[in-house]
Amino acid sequence: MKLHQLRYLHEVVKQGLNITSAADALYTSQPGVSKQIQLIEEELGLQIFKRNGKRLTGLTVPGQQIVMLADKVMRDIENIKRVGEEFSDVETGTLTIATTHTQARYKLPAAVKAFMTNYPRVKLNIHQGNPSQVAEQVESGEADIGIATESISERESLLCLPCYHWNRCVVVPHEHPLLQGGPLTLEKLVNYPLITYDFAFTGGTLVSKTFSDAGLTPNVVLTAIDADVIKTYVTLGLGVGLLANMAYDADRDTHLAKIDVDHLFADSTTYLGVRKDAFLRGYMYGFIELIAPHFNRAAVNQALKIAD
Amino acid sequence: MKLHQLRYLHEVVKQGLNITSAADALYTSQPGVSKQIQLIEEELGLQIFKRNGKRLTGLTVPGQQIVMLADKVMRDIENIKRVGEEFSDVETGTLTIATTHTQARYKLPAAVKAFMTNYPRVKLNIHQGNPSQVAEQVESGEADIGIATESISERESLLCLPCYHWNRCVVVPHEHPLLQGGPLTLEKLVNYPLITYDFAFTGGTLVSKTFSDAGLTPNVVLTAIDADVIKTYVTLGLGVGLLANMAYDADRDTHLAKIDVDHLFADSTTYLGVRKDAFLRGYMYGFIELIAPHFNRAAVNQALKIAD
DNA sequence: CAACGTTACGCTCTTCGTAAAGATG
DNA sequence: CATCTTTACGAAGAGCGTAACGTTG
Repeated sequence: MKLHQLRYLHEVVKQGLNITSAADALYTSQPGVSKQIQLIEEELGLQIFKRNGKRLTGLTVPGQQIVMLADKVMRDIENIKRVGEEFSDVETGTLTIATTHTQARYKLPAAVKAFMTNYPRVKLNIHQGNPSQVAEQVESGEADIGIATESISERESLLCLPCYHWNRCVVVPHEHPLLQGGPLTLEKLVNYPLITYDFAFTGGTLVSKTFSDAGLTPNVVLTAIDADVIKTYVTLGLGVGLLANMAYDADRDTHLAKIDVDHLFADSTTYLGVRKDAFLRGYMYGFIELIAPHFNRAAVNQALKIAD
Repeated sequence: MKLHQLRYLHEVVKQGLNITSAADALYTSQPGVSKQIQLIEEELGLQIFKRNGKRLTGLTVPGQQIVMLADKVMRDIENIKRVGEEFSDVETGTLTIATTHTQARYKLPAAVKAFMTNYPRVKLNIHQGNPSQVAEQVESGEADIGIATESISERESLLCLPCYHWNRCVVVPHEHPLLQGGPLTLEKLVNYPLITYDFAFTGGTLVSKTFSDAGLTPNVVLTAIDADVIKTYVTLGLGVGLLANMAYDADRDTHLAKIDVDHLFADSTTYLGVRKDAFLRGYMYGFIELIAPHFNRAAVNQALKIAD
């Protein structure tokens, strides 16, 4: 058995059982991939893929287990390489952060700036996506660290560290009726068209739960992944914006008024997630500490150990 | 990076940093191993081994982590092969049990006989050793299943399932003074030379703790790993035997008298241990169920899942 | 017939084993 | 000087890419 064969296997599955595109992704020839798949099936004495004639149509039962194990092997190989990089050249490498727009735009800039100063030779990537995409990227190893509020803390394979708490605010154009008539209530809010994050109402998240617990159905007219987009449409008078407190900038958003809603929604916690089985480079610990100063290297290691 | 290189690495460490004996163990040439070690060190850009000139004297800090990960990879490769064997030929394979003499001699025979009938094409090995050797063999993958009372349940990497409870008995020659004068007490027992298992007094096990809690020091004159050896010396009048209840056979041990000591020592539990990260062959589930009927395949899988 | 997978074949690069040389204690 | 590791080199083998062929929908 060869590591190459496991890598090929992984890529074929990842590419939706398409050998040709797997070969492309691996920068090698298609017959080579085909051959190696055959060889490993022969060595193991079973079919990993279900086939219809020559087409791959699915994974067999043992195939599923083998692919799972192959993935595990490849993550560990990845970890070995990282150990190598870590010790041969401590300050060089790549850090990929997966996060949501709000975090990337309003919370990370300070940490990123400090990080780039501290580790000038580390290449930094920021992947943006909705919370479940963030979690998936960390799980699959595409990203080293994920930062998000929803869903990341539900993944078994991830260690999640609480970073900070935050709440939401409502933004409206100046002279909007909601600015008068005393404190805002959920009942008042549902009378107006709502513009908010597109994932705020998927899968029983805190916002949707708050409304439904109160027996109310908000009128969500527009959703976006992006606080700036939401604010833009609010400015155009298309509705009332509901977004993270930190996304309102009094200096810049002069054409919008902010209404606190801390009393309507419970605080949310933003988590930072890493794979439990990943080897963390020194600078990754550095980044984590920049975002969540209470998690220094020792604290993270302890959490990893306990979670293991 | 090649799987071969990781295997070589593992074996060199296992052979006490001796490349020559590693090469022997791997049935390959010594320069080949040497070369591959160099290659992987070069690829990772660091030294895995500390060297004094040409001699290997230890592992570097990154080396330790790399060896750890390499071991993990090799276990998963092993699991992949097992999946292959399991599905290509369900009833063929090897089962290696590590256990103590007492279990092998008095508890396993029934299960082993049934197993060999149910799975005639599976080759069965029984490794004997003291409880910590049993645990080590399972941890290292030399044995698939370990059965022992002490120490096996303390290993982090093993899943331990309780099999059955048992207690001890004292055996003496007929007409021994202990047979008269009412129920046996610890105080009486320490007046006589004691012959028992060699691991019964290592590392705070139940027997030694019972004596020390009572403020007594038994006079252990002879220890053995083997109940039959203990009984032999008791027959010779060299002392009083303390051994597992099941090791006394009224039909065969006619020259020895048995005294129950259930009231002196707490029950012990015999555990069955498997690696948490091992893929279990179908017949392994079968063997487990033969020994511990309450652990059928589903129950074991559930325990593995929870432990994970 | 377009997309995809397999077979065939020659080329290159890697690995392995033997033999010999260099270090270590 | 016995043990152990590294270097050197020729032979065997494995993987890769191109080209051609066979299937599937």
